[in-house]
Amino acid sequence: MNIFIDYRSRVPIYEQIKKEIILAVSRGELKPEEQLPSLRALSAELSVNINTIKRSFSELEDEGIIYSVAGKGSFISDRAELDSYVEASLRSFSEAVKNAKKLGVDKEELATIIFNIYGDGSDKND
Amino acid sequence: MNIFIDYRSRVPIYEQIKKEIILAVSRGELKPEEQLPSLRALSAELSVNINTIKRSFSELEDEGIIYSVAGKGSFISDRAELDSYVEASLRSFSEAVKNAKKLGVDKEELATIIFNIYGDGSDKND
DNA sequence: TAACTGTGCTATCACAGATATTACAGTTAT
DNA sequence: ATAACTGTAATATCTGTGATAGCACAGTTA
Repeated sequence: MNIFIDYRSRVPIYEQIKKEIILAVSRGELKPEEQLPSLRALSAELSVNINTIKRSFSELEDEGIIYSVAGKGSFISDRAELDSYVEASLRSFSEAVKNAKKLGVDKEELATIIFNIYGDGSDKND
Repeated sequence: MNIFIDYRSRVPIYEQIKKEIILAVSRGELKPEEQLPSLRALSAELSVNINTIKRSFSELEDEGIIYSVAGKGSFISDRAELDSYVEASLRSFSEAVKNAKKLGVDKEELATIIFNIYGDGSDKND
């Protein structure tokens, strides 16, 4: 599943897992109806307690990203809507911009950072 | 001191206080050698325990923003360097940009947000 | 001396995250 | 039916952190 947990982060593990899955769906790596690893398998793979995995999955289910069936497994939802995550991302982006502005950062500096991360228009990543 | 605490926020109170003071210094509202409210005064004004205020001040002192003298009070440091805070702000900005990119947000959309927050070049705030 | 300052320490409480364990119920293949 | 998987649920425990309360002590100032 290519999920990396940063134990030093203040972000809870269950949220890190949620985010990784959401991003995988966003990238198209996880497609609708595709089966996720079982709770116990992911628990073993990540060395994270099954209850923590369960929490991630339960919240993702509440948010309509996945659905789970007892006895079968967990699957990517047919129409996994990511709009709310994009909105949340834009909100935190806005907060970051406001904070930088308050600290006197020039807007051109922010533009440059975006330019560097997105690339010059070609297909470079990260 | 014009410090507003959001008790619903997940950001600890002592960090909110730190941030407010740092931003006040950044805005020039708090000038070098200017005295801060006493621990007990701020504690009473904000209805926050003195230990919590103390933690904010201690960390700010560790970070070179303020200095405290027993019996006298706490003061803005002579050369309060905010560079590390600007760097931290830019780091979190970068994270926000990367996250938005991963979610497929167009870079022009981010540029628009910056444009709206910074204004069109005139002097509007927030 | 009195009234302020900051400092230090201990103790307590509440909450959240994470873990461990056990048990139960649904699905699938043999 | 059985075995081996799935998810679900509940309880208990441990831990770290944030926040509070209270006390004592030391430096400063008028």
